[in-house]
Amino acid sequence: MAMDKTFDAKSAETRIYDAWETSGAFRAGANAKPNAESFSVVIPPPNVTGSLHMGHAFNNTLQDILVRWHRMRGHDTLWQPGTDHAGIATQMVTEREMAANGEPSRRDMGRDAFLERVWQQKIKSRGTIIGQLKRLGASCDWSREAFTMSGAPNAPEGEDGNFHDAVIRVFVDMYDKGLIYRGKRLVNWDPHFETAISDLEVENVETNGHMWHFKYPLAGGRTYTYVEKDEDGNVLFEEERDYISIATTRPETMLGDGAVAVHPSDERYATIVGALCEIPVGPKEHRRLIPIITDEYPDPDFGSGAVKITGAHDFNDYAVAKRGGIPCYRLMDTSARMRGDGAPYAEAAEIAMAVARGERTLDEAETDAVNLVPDDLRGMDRFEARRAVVDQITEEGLAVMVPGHDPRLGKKAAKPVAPEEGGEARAEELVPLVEEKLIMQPFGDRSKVVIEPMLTDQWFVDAEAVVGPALDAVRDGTVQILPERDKKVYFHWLENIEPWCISRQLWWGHQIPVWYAPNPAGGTDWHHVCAATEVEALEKLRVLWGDDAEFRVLQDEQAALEHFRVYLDNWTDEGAIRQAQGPKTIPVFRDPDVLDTWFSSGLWPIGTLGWPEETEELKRYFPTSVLITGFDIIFFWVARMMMMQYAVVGERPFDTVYVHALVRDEKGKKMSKSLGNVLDPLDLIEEYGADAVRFTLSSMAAMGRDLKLSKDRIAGYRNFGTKLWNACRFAEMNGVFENRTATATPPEATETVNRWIIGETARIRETVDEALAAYRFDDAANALYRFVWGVVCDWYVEFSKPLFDKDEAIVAETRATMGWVLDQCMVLLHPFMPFVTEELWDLSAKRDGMLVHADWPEYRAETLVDTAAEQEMRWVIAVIEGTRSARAQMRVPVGLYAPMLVTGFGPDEQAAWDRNADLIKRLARIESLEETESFPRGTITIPVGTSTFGLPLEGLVDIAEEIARLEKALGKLEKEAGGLRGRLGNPKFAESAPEDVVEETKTNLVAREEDIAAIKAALARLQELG
RNA sequence: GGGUGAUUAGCUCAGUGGUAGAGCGCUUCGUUCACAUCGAAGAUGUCAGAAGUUCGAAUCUUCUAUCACCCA
Repeated sequence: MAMDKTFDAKSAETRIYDAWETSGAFRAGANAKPNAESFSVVIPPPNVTGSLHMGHAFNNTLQDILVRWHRMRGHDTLWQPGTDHAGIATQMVTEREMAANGEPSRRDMGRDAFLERVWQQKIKSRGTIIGQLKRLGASCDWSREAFTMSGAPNAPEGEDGNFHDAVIRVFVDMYDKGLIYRGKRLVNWDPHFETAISDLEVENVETNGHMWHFKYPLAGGRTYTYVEKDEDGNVLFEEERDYISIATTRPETMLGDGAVAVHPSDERYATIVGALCEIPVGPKEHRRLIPIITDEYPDPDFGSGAVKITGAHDFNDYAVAKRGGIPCYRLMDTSARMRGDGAPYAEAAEIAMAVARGERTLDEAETDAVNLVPDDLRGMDRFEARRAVVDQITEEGLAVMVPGHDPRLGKKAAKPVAPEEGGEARAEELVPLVEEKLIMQPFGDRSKVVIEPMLTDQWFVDAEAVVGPALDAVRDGTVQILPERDKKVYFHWLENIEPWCISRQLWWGHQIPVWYAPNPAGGTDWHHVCAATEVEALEKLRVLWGDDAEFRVLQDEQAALEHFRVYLDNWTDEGAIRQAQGPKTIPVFRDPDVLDTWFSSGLWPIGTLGWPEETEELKRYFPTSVLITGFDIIFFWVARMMMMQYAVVGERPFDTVYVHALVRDEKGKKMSKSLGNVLDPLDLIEEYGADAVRFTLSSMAAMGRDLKLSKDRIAGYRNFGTKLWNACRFAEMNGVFENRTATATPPEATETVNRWIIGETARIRETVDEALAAYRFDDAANALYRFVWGVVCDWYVEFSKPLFDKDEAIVAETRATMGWVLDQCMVLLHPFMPFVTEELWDLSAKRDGMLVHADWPEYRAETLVDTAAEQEMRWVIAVIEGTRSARAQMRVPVGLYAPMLVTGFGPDEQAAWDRNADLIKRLARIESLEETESFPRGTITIPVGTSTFGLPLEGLVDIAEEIARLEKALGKLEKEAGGLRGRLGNPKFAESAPEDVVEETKTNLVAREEDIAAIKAALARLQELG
């Protein structure tokens, strides 16, 4: 059965993958030698509802290369797969699909029913990305597929596992150690999903915005002299003011201002620091006064140098407010509409005024209860409110006014009009100063709505307390980050770590294991206990409330409050009712929030291996060997895994992190759906085969460099697979695979050609191993490409052709050698191109097992390279290339077999010629060789080493053209020789350069000079004749 | 504004101090039985610019320019 002309990737890939999988080839420990060292990799879990994009394809190709390589080397190998529950994304996908199907909304169906619905979605989606990873050839141990929510209380049949237990246990442990706490902090709030999100899930995008300038009048009509000076202290501008000028891009937040801050060094405002000024919005009769304070934050050179401080709605302001004891008044509700709750504005403003005058203080909860949104703006969307605020201030005349042609107005600025055209009059017309400005605006990366900094109650990990070991491990080299420079990113982030907000106001996720009950000691706040289960939580509460207490676990806080209402006739205030002498049945409810997805995926290395159980896998495979991941989740994931494994099990999660770059389109643009430049890896696999896609990605995986992907490149590597295929087809036609006993040990060869290729093979094996050990995937792939195509196919296959016509012993030896060399190609290429190599492996011999479990070779160049054979073949190749080149340039007809002459033939050359005459003649199209003293007229000369070959082609050769050809060659040689001579002529070179470099330079120069002499001789002869 | 990186053939990129490279593209030629998803031959470079270190710099240092990304 003759082989087809090409490899049919489409039909073969699934068949081969199935064979691997059904044979258990990817199982943990498969193909491991006894007592082998272990090699383990956890997959960066893709979103369960996601689908494979180019980044995944790249990431998983690299992992698969390493995993297959180690598995073939007989290491105890595990590639642990799984998916991530991806809280916000999965909830979004599910809700979107529910809406499309006309199903009831999340809120209509309620939490339990919704969760059931999301699980359905998870089960339905899961297959997509897993199937796609299989298409790519990923050799994960699928029998161990993990999920970050496996074993959750509401998980359906078949979704068991203990990841949930691990997550909850870690939360409880960390809580008990004081590493997790609850608090009111400013967080990024996504008004669409109505949840906190991490600052890493916020995209800052430069957008067209405005900067409004407003006057905050000083209290009691106070005035001061406002002076601006230049660097030398000369007065540039001076006027009497009764206000301080403030610029803002978000006027609606003025309602929550707690102060105006100026830099302590700012002389312009020094006299009014400590004074009160008025927020120029809201009902005139209740207008609030706020203090002017100093803080390092305001930049005196930016705007007016004075900044309004709205602690509850801006991160910088929040820091200033904390430093200065300025109250933070929350203005918006969870959907970022202006608050509609609480007491009327007049009352709220009165309280705030008392605070500003220092007459009273508020605790956190009291502050949060104060709604400073004026009655007419309550319930309004934040952007509508912005317009309303601007209008009200402008109407009242408190906007900073400038001439209509002020350049700060941007496009709106009127062109100054010449006086004769009425310009003088126009100049007097003042308009509000509203600058058009590009401003950085935060958007939710999922919801795409503007993120609102919001003061809310959240759970936090005290990251600062657990970051130490994570930093030390990388500093002292316990954990290696590649490429090195990504360490900086890692350090920078961890050294400036902020508390990690881990609560999310979602339903899909690990519900926080905290229960609330009234505090037996009284007070307005719920008392909370943290426990792994409800039963344990109630036990803890019982300790507080006494053995006779009865608890009723209610659905939420609302229900718990309702409970009181039923029991108490004269329900007046929350504080009073939560007393020990209250109702006998104590209402309890669980924290409705879920954990940040990264909290659970941070436990991925131990969680997938069965922790907290002391499993066999945990012993064998933890810490894992390598983590391969994209640079975009160094903070998200790598840093968190480091912190969490150290915090939980006191051990590094992995030895090495290989951080890879981004796959871009061929123009270097980031692939994005909105740009429409996304290359779908599945389409590419469909078109070119998985091997070609994989090889392309590997060959471009230069460490730390983005790769720009083009289809041409993939097609080129598809052709590479075909090339190998056809080399095997040639072998098959020449009986290489007939009745064959394939052997892993290199054959004993006597023929120079065979001895040479065996040595070359040994070299490439070392190159590939070295490259892979250094994570130089591109070096490994490119070296293999050059070897298989450039050495095996271009030269060895050609050299072998005459050998197949020789006697039986030589044919047998050549068959054995070619069989072995091709086997080595398959073995070494297998991690990169698993499908075509597995197929060839099967076609080329009867084997004991599949290639996926073949032994990776360990032979060394040191023992297999035959220097003499190598030199001889180099000489042969030089003769062939020189002849071919001369012939092509002189337009000698391709098919013409020409007689060849040679001068200066030494005994070594003679011997080399004799041994290789057949193949040189065949490949250079030479009829015969004859030694001579001088060449006849019209001979093309080809210098090779000490001898010069000549093709006497009288009549076929244009003398002038031959002269031109030789002169060109001469020019090149002389330039090279000149450089070498210059170097050797410099005494300092001989002194300072290493000896082998000097030697090499000398040898090179001699070789050049030999060629130069030969060419000069030929030229002299031609010129004589011409 | 801070940080990181890049700038090498027409394009995409390798190249950590010692003769400037690869793939793709381009030109010419070629259907002899491994392969036209091929073969042979060929052209194309102020290694962004400037200064420095060195016997020697694409490579190390400094500055400049341009671009990209990350963070604020």
